[in-house]
Amino acid sequence: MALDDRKRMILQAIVEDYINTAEPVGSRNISKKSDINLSAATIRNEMGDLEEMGLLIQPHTSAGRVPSTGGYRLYVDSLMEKYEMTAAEIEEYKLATEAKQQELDKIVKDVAAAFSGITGLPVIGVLPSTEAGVVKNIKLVKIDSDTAMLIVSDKSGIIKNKLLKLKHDISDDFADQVTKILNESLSGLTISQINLSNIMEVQSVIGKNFEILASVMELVHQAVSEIDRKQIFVDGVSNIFRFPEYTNVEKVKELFGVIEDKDNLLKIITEAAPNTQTKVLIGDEIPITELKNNSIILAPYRLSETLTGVLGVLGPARMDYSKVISALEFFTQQLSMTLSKDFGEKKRQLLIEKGDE
Amino acid sequence: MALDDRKRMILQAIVEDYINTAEPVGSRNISKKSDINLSAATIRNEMGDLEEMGLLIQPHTSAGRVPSTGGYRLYVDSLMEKYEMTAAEIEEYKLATEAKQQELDKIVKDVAAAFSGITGLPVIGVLPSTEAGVVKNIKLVKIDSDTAMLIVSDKSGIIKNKLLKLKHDISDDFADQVTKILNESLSGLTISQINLSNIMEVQSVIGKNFEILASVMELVHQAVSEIDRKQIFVDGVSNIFRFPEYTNVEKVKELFGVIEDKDNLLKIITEAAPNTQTKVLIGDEIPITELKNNSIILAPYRLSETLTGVLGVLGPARMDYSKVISALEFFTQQLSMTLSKDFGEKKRQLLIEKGDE
DNA sequence: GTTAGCACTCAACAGCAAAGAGTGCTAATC
DNA sequence: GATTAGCACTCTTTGCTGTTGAGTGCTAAC
Repeated sequence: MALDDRKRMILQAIVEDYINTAEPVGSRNISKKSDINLSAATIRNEMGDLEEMGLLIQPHTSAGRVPSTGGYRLYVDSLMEKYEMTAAEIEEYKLATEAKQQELDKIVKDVAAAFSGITGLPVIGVLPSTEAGVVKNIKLVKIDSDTAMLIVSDKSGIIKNKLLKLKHDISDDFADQVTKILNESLSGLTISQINLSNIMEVQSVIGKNFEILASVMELVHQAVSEIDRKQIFVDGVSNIFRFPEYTNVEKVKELFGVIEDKDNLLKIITEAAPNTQTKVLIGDEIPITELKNNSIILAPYRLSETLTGVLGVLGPARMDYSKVISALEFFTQQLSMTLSKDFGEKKRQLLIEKGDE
Repeated sequence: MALDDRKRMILQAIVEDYINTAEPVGSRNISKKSDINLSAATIRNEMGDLEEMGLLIQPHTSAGRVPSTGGYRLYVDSLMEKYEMTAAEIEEYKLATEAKQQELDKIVKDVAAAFSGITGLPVIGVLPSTEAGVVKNIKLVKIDSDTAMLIVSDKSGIIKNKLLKLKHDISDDFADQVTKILNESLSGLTISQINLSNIMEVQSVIGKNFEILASVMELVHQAVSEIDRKQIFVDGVSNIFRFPEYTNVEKVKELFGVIEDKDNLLKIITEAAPNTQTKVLIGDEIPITELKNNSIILAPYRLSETLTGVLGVLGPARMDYSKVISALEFFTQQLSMTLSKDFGEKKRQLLIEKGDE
């Protein structure tokens, strides 16, 4: 059966009506729409066809129709119109994405929280894995007789730090010395390239204080590998209470179960995560059965060529894709601008050069 | 009316039955208990009396009775027996409270998460406000051309750090110099005593680079005041789904509303927070109307004489007070031991000395 | 090809009766 | 005088029933 323009138009009307009302859509309802001049009976025939094509689902005989995953997919891919943000929205979003913090993690989390507030949906964020970061500077700072801090900064401006519990007391000078050696041999490597063997190599450079150095280096290695860890966070979850699909506690519980299993969520998101484009996962396209009635929209933000993170939303499949996608892309773009310093400037320059051609 | 032993015994039986079953307790039910040899009719008379005394509530005429806030209060204050932990539990709790992290925040959060897992209840934690901490060491470390890190450690071992976005490039030497000056004039003060004027005083010590120094000091002041901020966190909230009192979404929503209003929660907890003893807030003793059917149990953990934090649980008023209190006290004790280094040692020494008398 | 009309389906809702848990009171019993 | 058996009464819970209404699919007319 062919999907002609009329069918597409009807499908679009059904999806949009369902997004607004959360109620199965009946033929009369669509027939009454000003831009569709067809009787309910005709619409009914078309709806029957659309159901046969797997784009609509009828919850029960005497109910209207609801979009299937396929229906939403078609809508998102080719029916939906791009949402044009109003000037007021742009102003609001700009204000919301202004960084009020210094640290990468906090900037991202702040922006994510603001995004959740604006869309009224739970948000998911993945902080850039630093493994791809290129070490610019490593510093070991003595703090206390048994404590030191390792500070690693990368080319794109990420700064991570980690406390080390020392087994021996060290002097400030010793820390400076270690700092110098670490920098000489590790800067320029990506963080994932730093492993115990090249840390230990460092060690052989100086012979004295071998034991102490060895234990410090062991700790440095540990710290670096912990710094490397990917992180996922979720915010604004209680937004789901706004939705009629969550008036049942069982559903809420299910969702919380999924959200609390951070490891699995991180795995799914990482696998699905887009490189450049926004990605929409609808219903059972999400490999978590509990989320078969939900959708996830993800978009990347970039700090540099290699360093990227992900921002996204999670909500009922019945969501305002067009508006949410616009907002998400605006937010990730702003976030990239805020976070990528060197990279961002380079890119802007490139754009200008291209514009000059 | 006098509260004789028999009434106390019956009240205890009712509270404990209700804690277990979550169902209003009837007279027959209590009469059947092996240690109470009274007919249902007698129990009924006593229950009538207990209700008149405001210790029990009857949801409706044909239902059993439920403890009132006052009933729980009496139970907690004088009926409940102290729960003796089994050896296996002690073992389990010890394992759960072992610190796997370095940083104060993470240790506390880890222990709190473990506590939530063990009690099956949402936990509340307040990190020690550092304002009472005595500055031991301040360090300004240059990281990048426009970034420096301020690291403040206090006598009891808390280490906090904060990034500063610099307006001028500074040298490592300059940072060292600032570090030296800061230490000379600020160490020994409590963090709350550090204010702009005594930071600025520092500034006048050296005349050169005045402008740069001024802007750095301004940032240092900002960083210190942010370091000072009290923090509250909540974990394991989805545990509430286990309770029949949360089968209604409205209730869940209400609870989430309360939990998400961190500022208010912090205020309430801080006001109620115990100095040394465990504190139990039951039902409408909590100044948040939405929590009138809940209880909060709080216990302090200590890093030093002045530095304390709070760990607690939040759950339905119908909770196993005896067991939860035992566990909470064990957890906060372990946490204090882990966190208080100097203080802990001193205290232990004192105990030993006293033991020698 | 489109539409009016109509029989049919099914969830949702209100009303009602029966069941069951528990009470308070009275009168008998220890 | 305290305790208890017995009984009428109350009120929620549950299950059943009929009604309503939204929506469909099909047929026949336009």
